[in-house]
Amino acid sequence: MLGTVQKVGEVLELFTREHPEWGVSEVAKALGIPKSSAHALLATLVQIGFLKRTREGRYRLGWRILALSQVLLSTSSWRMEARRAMEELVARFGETTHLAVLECGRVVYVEKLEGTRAVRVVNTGVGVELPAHCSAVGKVLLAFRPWEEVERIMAERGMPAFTPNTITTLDELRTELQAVRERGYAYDIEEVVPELCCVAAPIRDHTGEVVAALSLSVPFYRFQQLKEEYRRSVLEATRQVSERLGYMGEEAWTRSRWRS
Amino acid sequence: MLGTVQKVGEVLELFTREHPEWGVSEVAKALGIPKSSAHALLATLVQIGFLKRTREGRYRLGWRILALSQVLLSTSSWRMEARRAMEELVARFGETTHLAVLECGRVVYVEKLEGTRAVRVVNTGVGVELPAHCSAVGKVLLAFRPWEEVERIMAERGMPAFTPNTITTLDELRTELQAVRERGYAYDIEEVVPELCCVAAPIRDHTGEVVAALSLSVPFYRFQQLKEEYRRSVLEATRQVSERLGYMGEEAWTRSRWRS
DNA sequence: CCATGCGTTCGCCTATACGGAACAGACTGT
DNA sequence: ACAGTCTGTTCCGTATAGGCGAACGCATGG
Repeated sequence: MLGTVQKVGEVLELFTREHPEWGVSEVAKALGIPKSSAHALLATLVQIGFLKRTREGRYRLGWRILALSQVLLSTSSWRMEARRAMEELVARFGETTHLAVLECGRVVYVEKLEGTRAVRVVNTGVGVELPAHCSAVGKVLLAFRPWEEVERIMAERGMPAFTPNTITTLDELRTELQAVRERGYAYDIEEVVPELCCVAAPIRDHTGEVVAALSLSVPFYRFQQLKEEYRRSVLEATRQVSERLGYMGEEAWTRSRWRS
Repeated sequence: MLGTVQKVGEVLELFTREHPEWGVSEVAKALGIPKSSAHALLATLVQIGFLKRTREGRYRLGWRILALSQVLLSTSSWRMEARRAMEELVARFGETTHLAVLECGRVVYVEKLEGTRAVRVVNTGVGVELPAHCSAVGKVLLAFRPWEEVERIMAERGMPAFTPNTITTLDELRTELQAVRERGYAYDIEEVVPELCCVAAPIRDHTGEVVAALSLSVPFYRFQQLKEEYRRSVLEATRQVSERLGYMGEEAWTRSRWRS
């Protein structure tokens, strides 16, 4: 709708971990707009605190972003509920757990609890974005979205292969998501990072909508032995959290759907 | 400059911990703009992932914010350096330490390390915004800014009293900041929260500019005994971090300034 | 059953942001 | 020392994009 605001989104999209600092000309080239337009845009973003000018006249993300993210994290009801279940999982297995959401085609970790074992998964943190087509949480979140949306997201973000196990075609993805939807959980067996496996299951709110996915991340060699137990525990945890959020359970939910 | 982008800043400012959810009409009233304009603005912000629509048609902050904050946190060089010094402080005293910056008149925690003692300061987290005119970090950060900027910030944000000790007038603040600038550190003796004291000192980068403030937060009853030692340790820590960032030290810096 | 609130849509009109060109300063390699 | 080429910044006319008010559909509730 509002073109100028969309530009804001595009500009901020440029600032990544790999390229955290940009100049006016660079931004202008990247977005295909005149330097003067880019200049006005960046200057205004500095004014509202989203960007910060370095002394050399270049631009970085501003700390205002942090303040906003704090408001976000402290006002999400289901995040607190999920945290309790995650603590129990960590206490039981000593493995790292994650909570993730899907928004605007991005899968983002919104909570993490690191495991307690000497060898554990540590490559992640709150706010980290990860691929939707191969991570366990990503597949869970996609599975409960309309297929057209999934197609659109894949068209936008692509399906890069990270390991030989990564799904890279839409056909494979469709059958995988179908399976995830029926089973109610998803695996990631070395599809994103070698030696790393995950199980994930959906968390639903009182309306039955999938609002987040909870996962357990385990090194490959340990995952093999206890795969079934990990799966059961994650499913149990997500069932508990969903119930606390007012979800009535699969049967009750489908029943009430029939009635309406 | 760009009016539309400024509106974005104003809108996002509305979403606070106390009032995290807004409707179109509410936003329109709060900003003094027509409903239709507010609608267009909110709809676009949803599109770029900064806001999220609830099922009831209201609006909340979107998870895109989190992804951006992650980029921000993982690309700040001096934050890593400061963290090491903070770890040493925690190891020594077992008290909570904070790292804060000033941007757009806001003081925001960008790093926190919780203490290890049974009774410790825990009321805070990364991204939390706090008052500039009474917190120790706030006073340090203000002290090294031009007085006109300080006046502007106070006019914008006000000087509310949180305890009987809070500074509430510009005159008091000016003399306090003058003292902080000369001493090179600031105290907060129950000025923000009763029973809570802090010492803070500035971190400078290679150009001599104050980029952040580091503080130690201690319960009042313990602070009394070791006040001097806390102060010395914080000053030592910030001196180390500043040096690692290429700061030449007060004397060298003023000397090089004379030459130019 | 009307009154009042909500979020949303439509289209006119003008304010506004776009974009080309020109400017000032910092490097760089002759 | 000096042209050449990068920066970031300023200016200003024009056309387009966004602000605005009115009308819409839908709840809710007295």
